[in-house]
Amino acid sequence: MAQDNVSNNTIATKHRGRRTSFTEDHLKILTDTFNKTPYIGYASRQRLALETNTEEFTIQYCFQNRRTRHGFQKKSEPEEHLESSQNRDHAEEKIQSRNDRQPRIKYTWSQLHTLNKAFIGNNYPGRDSIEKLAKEIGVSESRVKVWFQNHRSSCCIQRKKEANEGLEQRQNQGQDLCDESLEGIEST
DNA sequence: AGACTAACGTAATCATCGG
DNA sequence: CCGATGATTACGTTAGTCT
Repeated sequence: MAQDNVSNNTIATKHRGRRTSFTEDHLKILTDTFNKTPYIGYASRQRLALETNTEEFTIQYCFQNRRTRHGFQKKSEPEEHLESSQNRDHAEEKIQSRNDRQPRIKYTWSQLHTLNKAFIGNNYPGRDSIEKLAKEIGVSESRVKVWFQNHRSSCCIQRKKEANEGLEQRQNQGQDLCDESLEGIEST
């Protein structure tokens, strides 16, 4: 479902670059850490990235995928149905990891200007573009990825909002204008 | 207090790599 | 070729900052 838009929209995903292949030692470090704490904060991600000679975002993918594949916190299952003692521990870890978030960036006007310009050109930048942008504005690639994620999302919400407002206006104005106003909604 | 938005969560899926 | 799993997405939530 989520992928419908994506496949229509982008070629960027066709160029995912090389996938990381962890050595046995690194895999052991990751597995041990995951078994102890499936939810880790920013500091731990950075430390693990250093230890395994990868990027902080790679560690994030690794833990995200493991949580999903180990059946952590399935939406369909209420928490009390999971193994209780383990689950309580993970809840604490989750809170702990939340308290250890990456510090929030305050983008400058010129950084935002650069990001917006790039976004207008391409909503789904590939690796090279992300790398270039990150260098240009002086933040990490993962922050650029997150900015694009959030920006796509907020643009989508904005469009829906505008479409709804247009609909309300039309309803207020009466039914006769039906055909013309439809075009207006689609162009915004 | 509420709006805005960076950071982060899950679930679904794509794509690459090794057997 | 196929299974395992790293990488990416949409969408929802949490929390910091500003007005």
